Amino acid sequence: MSKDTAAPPPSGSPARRSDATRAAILAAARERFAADGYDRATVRAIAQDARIDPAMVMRYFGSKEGLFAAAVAVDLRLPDVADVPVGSLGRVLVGHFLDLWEDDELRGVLTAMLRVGVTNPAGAARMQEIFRDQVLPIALRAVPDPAQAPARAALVSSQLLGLALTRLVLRFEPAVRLGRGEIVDWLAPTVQRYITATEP
Amino acid sequence: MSKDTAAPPPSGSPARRSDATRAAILAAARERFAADGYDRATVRAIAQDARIDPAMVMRYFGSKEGLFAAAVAVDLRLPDVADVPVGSLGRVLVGHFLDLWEDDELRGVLTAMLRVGVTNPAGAARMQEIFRDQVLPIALRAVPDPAQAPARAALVSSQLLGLALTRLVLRFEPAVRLGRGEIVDWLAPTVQRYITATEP
DNA sequence: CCCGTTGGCCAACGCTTGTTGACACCGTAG
DNA sequence: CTACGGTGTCAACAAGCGTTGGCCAACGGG
Repeated sequence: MSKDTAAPPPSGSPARRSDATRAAILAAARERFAADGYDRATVRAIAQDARIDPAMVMRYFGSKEGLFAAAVAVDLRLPDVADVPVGSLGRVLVGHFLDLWEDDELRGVLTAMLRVGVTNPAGAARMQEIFRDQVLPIALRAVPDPAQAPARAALVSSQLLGLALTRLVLRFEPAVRLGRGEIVDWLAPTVQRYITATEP
Repeated sequence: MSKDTAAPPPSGSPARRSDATRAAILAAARERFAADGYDRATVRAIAQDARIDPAMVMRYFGSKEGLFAAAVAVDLRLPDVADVPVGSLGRVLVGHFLDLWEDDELRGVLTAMLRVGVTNPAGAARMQEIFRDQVLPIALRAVPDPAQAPARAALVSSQLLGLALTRLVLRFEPAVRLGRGEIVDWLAPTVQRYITATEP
C-alpha cells in the first residue's frame, strides 16, 4: 500500500504535527520489542503505550513488520579504526560496544534485535546485515590477513553478543553485576587476540 | 524412535503403549521450539509433526508450558572437573560444549532454550537454573578464589553461549563455517584465561 | 462374552491477534 | 461559511491460538 514509511522528510519540509506521533510510536515499539520480543509485543500494546489507536500504527508503518523494520533501522556508528593503534583495538572495540547500550535508544535497538533476531526471520536477517555491512568492514581494515577477516569478525561478535545476551537478555546475575571497567579488562584481551593473534 | 528423555519409567512399571506417543510429542516439540521459538511453535504444529491430535498434548503434558518444561528437562551431563589438570580446563570445557550440540537431542534442547529463553520468562528462568546448578559448581571447584567464581563462570558462559548464538541461531556465515578444531583452538585460551588468570 | 480401562479423535469454545474501512475532529485556504 | 486534507477514533472482521469435554475404538482380565 503506502511506501512512504522509509522516507524521512527531507530538509525543508515543515515539521508536521504527526511527526511527534510517529516518534512516540517508534519509541514505544522499541521498548516493547526489546522487552517482549516480536510475537509478544502486540500492536495494541505498543499503541496503548504511545497513547494512540492501533490503526495509527498501520497508517504510518503499513504493517507490524514495517514497524519493526523502522524501529531497528539505526546506524550503529561504529568507529573508524583506521587511526586506532593496532594494539588498542581490543579496548576500543569493547569500549565502544559498551557505549552503545548506555545510550537509551541504542540499547533498546540492540536488545530488540537480540530478542527478535532469535525468533523472527526478519530480525535474524537484519542482524546478518549489520554484521556484514558494519562489522566485517572494520575487521577487513584491522586484520593482518584479509582472508581471515570473516572468521575473526565472527569470533569477536560471538563474544560481544554473548555478553549482551547474558547481561541484557538472560540477566545472569553475576554478568549483570560486572562493572564497565571489569568488562573491558576481561574482554579486551580476548577481542584483541581474535583480531591480531597470528595463530590461535 | 529415540531414547525417552524425560522420565524413564522406574524399574517395574510396564512399558505402556503410550510411551511411544509421549516420546514422539517430545521430539517434535523440541524440534519446533528449537526452530521457531515459544510463540511460533504452536501446539497444533507440534501435534501434526507427531501425527497425533492437539488434544493429546494437553492430556499428556497439561498445557503448552508443561510441554516446554518437559521438553527441556534434560541433564547437560557436564564433566567432573576434579580430575582435569587445571591447565587443560579451557580445552576440556570448550570441547565438551561442542560435544553437546553434536548430539541431535541435546542440540535441540540447547537451541530451544536459547530461542525460548530470550522471549519467554520460563525459558530464561530455566537457563538461569542451569547456570546456577550446573555451571557455577564447576567454576567453584576450578577457580582460585571462590569469591570470583560467579563472575568467571558468567564470562565463560557469555563466550560459549555467544558462539552458540551466532552459529546455531543467527547463523552468521563465517561462524557456521568454523570447524570444530578451529573453534577449540580459538576459544580454549579465552575460557582458560577467564577461569585461571590471576588478573584480567 | 462382557465391560472397564486406556489411547485417541473431533468439534467446538472463548480469546487475542493483525488489519481494515467508515466515520469524526481540526485548522487553514478559498 | 464552506471545502478539504491531514489526524485520529471506533467497531468490526477473519484467522489463529490454547484449551475443553464428549465420543469412539481397541484391548484384556473376569
